[in-house]
This record gives sequence, C-alpha cells and structure tokens, in this order.
Amino acid sequence: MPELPEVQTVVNHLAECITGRSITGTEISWARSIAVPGVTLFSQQLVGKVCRAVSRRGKYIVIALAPHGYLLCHLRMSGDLKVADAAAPRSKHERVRILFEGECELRFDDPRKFGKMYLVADPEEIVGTLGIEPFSRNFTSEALYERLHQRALRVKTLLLDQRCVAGLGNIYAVESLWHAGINPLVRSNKLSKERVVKLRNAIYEVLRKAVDARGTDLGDGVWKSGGYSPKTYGREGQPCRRCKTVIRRVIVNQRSTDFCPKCQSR
DNA sequence: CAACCGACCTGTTCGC
DNA sequence: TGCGAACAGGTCGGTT
Repeated sequence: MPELPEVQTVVNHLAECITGRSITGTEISWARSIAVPGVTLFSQQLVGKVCRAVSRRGKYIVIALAPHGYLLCHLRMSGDLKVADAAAPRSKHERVRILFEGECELRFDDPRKFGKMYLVADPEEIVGTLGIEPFSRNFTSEALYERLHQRALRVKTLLLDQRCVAGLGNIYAVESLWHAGINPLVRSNKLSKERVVKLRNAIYEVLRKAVDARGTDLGDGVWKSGGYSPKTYGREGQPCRRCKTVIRRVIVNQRSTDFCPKCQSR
C-alpha cells in the first residue's frame, strides 16, 4: 500500500504527535510484526525511552529514541501507523500498540500482517542497503544513469529495486515512466543520457506532487486523505491522458504495469 | 545474470 | 445471493 509519499504522510503525523513523549508500555497482539529483537526484549527496551524525532528513509519510518536506540517500521502492503487517544476504539487489525504518557498511543494496524517493526541500536543495520533518496541532492541524473547502466534489467524492475532508488513502488514507478515517456520493458542500460534526465525529473516531480497531496487514494479507505490521482496506474483500457490511445497492461516482475503504447513506445 | 515462483497474510472485487 | 478465483501499494529466498 504505502510508497514514499504515503510513508512521508505518516511520518509527518507521527512527528507532530509523539515527538518528546515517553513510552510507558507496549501491547503486541501479533508477535511476527516484531522483526527484531524478540517480543520480550522489544518491550523491555522500549519502556522508558523518549521519542526524540521521526523521519523516513525509503519506505522505512525511523523513530529516534532517547537516550539511545531507534524504532523502525516498514508498512509493506497494508500497514498503517497512527496516534490515537487511549480511549479511542481499536481497529480490527491492530497488531502492535505502543503506549505513551498522557493517554495517547501509537497503533500499528496491518490487515495482511506483512509489516514489521525493528528496534535497533543503529538504523543502518536495516536501511544500510537502500539506494538514493529521491529528495536528496545525491539524486542527480548522473547518479541515476550510473545505476541504470550497471545492469540490464527492464527499467521498471530496476526502479522497484530499493537498492537503486529508495521509495518508489508500483504506482509511482508506473507514473514516473509515463511522465518520462519510457516503455517499462526497455533495458535499463539502453537508456540515453537524455532519457535518464527525463526519468529523473519525472520521478522527482511525481513524488513531490504525491507528497504534497498526502499520497494516493485508491478507494479502499485507508489513504482516504490522499489526493494524488494516477495518470496511468490502474487505467488499463482507458484513454491516455496525453494522446487518447488506450492504456495497456503488461506484467513486469509479477506486477501489473499500465502504460501508453504510443507515448511509451519501444 | 535476469526472470520467475512461492511465501508471507487478509480483504475486496469480479465472473459465473 | 453465493462461491471460488484473481488480485492488491512490498520484499525475500530459492529455482529456472
């Protein structure tokens, strides 16, 4: 479900609500939501810590704790993290609750149970292998070109590889390729410098607009607040927003991939 | 080396 | 209306 813009939306919410608060307890109803360490250690080490800051790396939420340690969370397909009043009714799919002083709690909802939380000394243990952060100054067309040309994968496959660019998922990879006019099946190492410049700019613009819109609303009720409206993703059979050609769908890496056969020809 | 497949899970939608 | 199949925003490890 969540890609970079949706994760950023969660981060903004958490930063506002739990920064400076201290943890008083935990409730874990699905043990496998805790990736590391074990459930017991996780709870023991969390109690008494203070939430120092909340940030994001790729699709990981990073909560810095005082006096030490980091709580990371990956929402995977269906996860959501929100702060709620202790008295507020709980959702059906709540997996972990982290209790704070002042009757407020962090709730990890995750219907499909794919999401994970990590309590570590150094976030690099988890996010160390991630690629370029799209909003950092390192995200240049030169850097992207170099990474695309290191391998001969279909360009969309490489965009989904978090070791290349961190934060893109199926929706925004599809959207970026449409904006850049690049066919998803093209080999990454065959892209010219000019096309990589277009791709870099498309990725940056798509993500920036989606963050501003607080993510995408796909109508399942989870990201209802998200106002980003995909131009191509999920529009198979409908006219291209640019040239009216019927949008087609192919499967790349077992993921649905919508594209315009004319704007994104080979 | 790149592509594919099954796991991990549950909920929703679609076709009959 | 009911029921099974297909599919869903992610990632990993093992095969082809």
